[in-house]
Amino acid sequence: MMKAFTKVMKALSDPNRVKIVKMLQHKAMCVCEIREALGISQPSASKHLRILGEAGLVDYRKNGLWVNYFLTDGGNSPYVSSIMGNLRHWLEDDPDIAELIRKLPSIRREDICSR
Amino acid sequence: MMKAFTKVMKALSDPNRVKIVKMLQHKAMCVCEIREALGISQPSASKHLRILGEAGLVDYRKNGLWVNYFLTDGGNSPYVSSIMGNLRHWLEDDPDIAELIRKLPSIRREDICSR
DNA sequence: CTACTATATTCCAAAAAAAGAATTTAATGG
DNA sequence: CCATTAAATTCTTTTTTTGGAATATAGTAG
Repeated sequence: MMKAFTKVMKALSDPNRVKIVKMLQHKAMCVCEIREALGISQPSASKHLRILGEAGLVDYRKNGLWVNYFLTDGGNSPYVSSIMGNLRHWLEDDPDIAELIRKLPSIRREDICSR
Repeated sequence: MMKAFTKVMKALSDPNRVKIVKMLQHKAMCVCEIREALGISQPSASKHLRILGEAGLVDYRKNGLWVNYFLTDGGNSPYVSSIMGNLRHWLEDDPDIAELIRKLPSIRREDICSR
């Protein structure tokens, strides 16, 4: 209850995790794409995704070696569904977010992985 | 922008701070009342209030030696007004919150301070 | 089975957050 | 000015969080 709420708040209290959420609003992404987009290490990206997952904000589906992360609909949590709804328009004007979304199309796993 | 948002999220990622917000929904409170209600030290209460204040969730008005803290209407922040609106009904059923609110009337500065 | 690769986990160091004791500040009353 | 008191700040310790290097896991291809 309280814990579920603070978990969502904590998940969204880190800029990189908020950026991940904003990117996932545009397309499902694998870890290496997220890692590349944010300029962080692979373990770091992986851990951020775990925190977002445990808060109920994202889920994933495995596809071969890739793991596709996507936003949940927040179906079973009023906190998640409300905040995620708002986050669809919040921060759209943030310069970092705007830049991140702008270059999103150029970040494709085929170009990034296997290196 | 991003920073303002994560500040609000971080402010609400701590259970004691969420409890403070829930209490302030019922009445404005001074530091010693909050300290007593949560069973924490005076400096700790004071610091939590500062964090809530810097996030734009609470404000205060001095009244003699007392400092009365109250919730803002979140007027200049969409994040604050939205979340604070939701928090009026969220967590009402949380056992800790319910208990805290139940004993709120018995916490009065006249009985607490000057000790 | 072996080689390869995307992701997860472990481990460790650095940074940030939290808590209380002690101190300082600010408002009041004499 | 002095004493008193509520709250803020400082200081220090403990805990939590973050980030990356190294390692382990799991899926795929041969």
